Amino acid sequence: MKNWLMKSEPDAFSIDDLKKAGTEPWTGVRNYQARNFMRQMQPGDRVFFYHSSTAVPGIAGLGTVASAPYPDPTQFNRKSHYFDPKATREQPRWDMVDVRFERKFGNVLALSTLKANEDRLEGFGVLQRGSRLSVMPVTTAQARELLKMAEENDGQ
DNA sequence: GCCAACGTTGGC
DNA sequence: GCCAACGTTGGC
Repeated sequence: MKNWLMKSEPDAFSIDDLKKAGTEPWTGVRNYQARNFMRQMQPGDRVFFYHSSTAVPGIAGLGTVASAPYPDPTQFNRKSHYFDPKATREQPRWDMVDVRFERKFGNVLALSTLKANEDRLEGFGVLQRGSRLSVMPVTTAQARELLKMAEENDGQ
């Protein structure tokens, strides 16, 4: 099982929205590096759900990859904001997975907390300079620390 | 709203 | 292939 971090702006789609939806198709990723990571995903992989562009950015909870990668249908939809005129059904450009809600942290594991514990998270993507990727791999060691930090952060 | 960092586009 | 211009991301 691999671990991943996926970003979302909570104004657009939050951990609460994922909880309500149960499972959500993760449409709209239009960055090749992020797409390539999604292509490596397998059902059962763990997802750290990150809230970006918000008052308290950070990891809000956990999800699970709930499908194999498949073509993002919004790339074919002229009316979609994510329409890509260069994509065809024969040769899709953009892939995605479904993500299922797992649990919401009691408290958001804030970016400021992650930064304060940088020594426990060597090489963690979110803390790398200039990192803007919306989908990133998380190592097993980082995942273990993040889960521990989430527990500490929730006062357990 | 600002701005640094980065990706993409397109002229040459 | 270079690189300026432009667009986007995302913290602050």
